[in-house]
Amino acid sequence: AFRWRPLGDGWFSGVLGEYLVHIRRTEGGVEYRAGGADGAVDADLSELLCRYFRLDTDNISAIYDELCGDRQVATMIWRYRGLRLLRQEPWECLVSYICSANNNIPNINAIVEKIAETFGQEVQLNGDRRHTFPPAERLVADGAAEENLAAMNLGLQRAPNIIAAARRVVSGELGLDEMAGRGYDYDRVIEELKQIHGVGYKVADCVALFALNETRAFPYDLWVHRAMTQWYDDFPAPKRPAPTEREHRAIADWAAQQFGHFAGYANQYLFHGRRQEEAEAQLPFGDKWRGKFLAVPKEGPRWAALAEKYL
DNA sequence: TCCCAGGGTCCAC
DNA sequence: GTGGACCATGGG
Repeated sequence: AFRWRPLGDGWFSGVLGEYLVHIRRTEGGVEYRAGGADGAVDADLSELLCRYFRLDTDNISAIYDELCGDRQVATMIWRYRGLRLLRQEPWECLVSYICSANNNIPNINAIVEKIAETFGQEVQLNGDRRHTFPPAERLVADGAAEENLAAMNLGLQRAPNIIAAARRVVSGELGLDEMAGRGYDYDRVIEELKQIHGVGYKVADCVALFALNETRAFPYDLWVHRAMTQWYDDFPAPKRPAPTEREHRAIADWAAQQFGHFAGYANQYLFHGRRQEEAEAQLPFGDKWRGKFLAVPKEGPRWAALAEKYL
């Protein structure tokens, strides 16, 4: 997800649907505040948050039990226990990952935020001002909206691809919300998503996994490619980081065989583990580490000082 | 100045 | 079906 910002002191700021949410962990739970167009609102978001964090359907202990048969994933679960898949909003997720192609995470964050700022509704909370993510209808409401989006220098045909996707959503040709329900198996979801210009296997897998309840999807990006080729001898590695259709099939089958129905959870632990390993390798506390720091630090005063300064 | 980023499309073989 | 060029932008 590309719209969470650290606020310090353990708090994070994000926009969920109509609400600006501030949330942080407490002992044995979380605490949160919500804001709307006119500032703080006294709304019970427990249902929304349970949905978003997949607390409603995914029994994390059962998932761990199933995945810990794999030694590498077991190690990552031990290190990063608590890392969860989210259930994001399909439209925002689709647009975000259309923007992710051949792009880096900070820049994707900036692009998605910019789209929200330009077309979304302002929501605020305790001086924090953010914007809701615009529905597809908003982006094709008039010619001006399309021109504005096209003028935002998103690069790589992203703007026209987003507009084209929005048109298909508005026309009903692309029923993203229906695809999250029954009647769609994994193969059909991927097939439908790939009809969209700018959506290949990787983007389709991300949307399927992060928004459409397809927990067996196994998005294959650069970091997962590095993880799999380095950590698994019997993995059917593609020649290039971007698999062909045949290779994608082989990878999906292997992942289903190796990890089962929750392959997507294994994917995220491997993704995070490989990125984290890279980040820590760059951390001999010189000047070079700045900006390479990718996740929550270890314990210790030195780490705490770094976190205080840069997170 | 060069390289890389949570890839995808197009087109010649 | 596959391998390559090309895509556009920002940061290191």
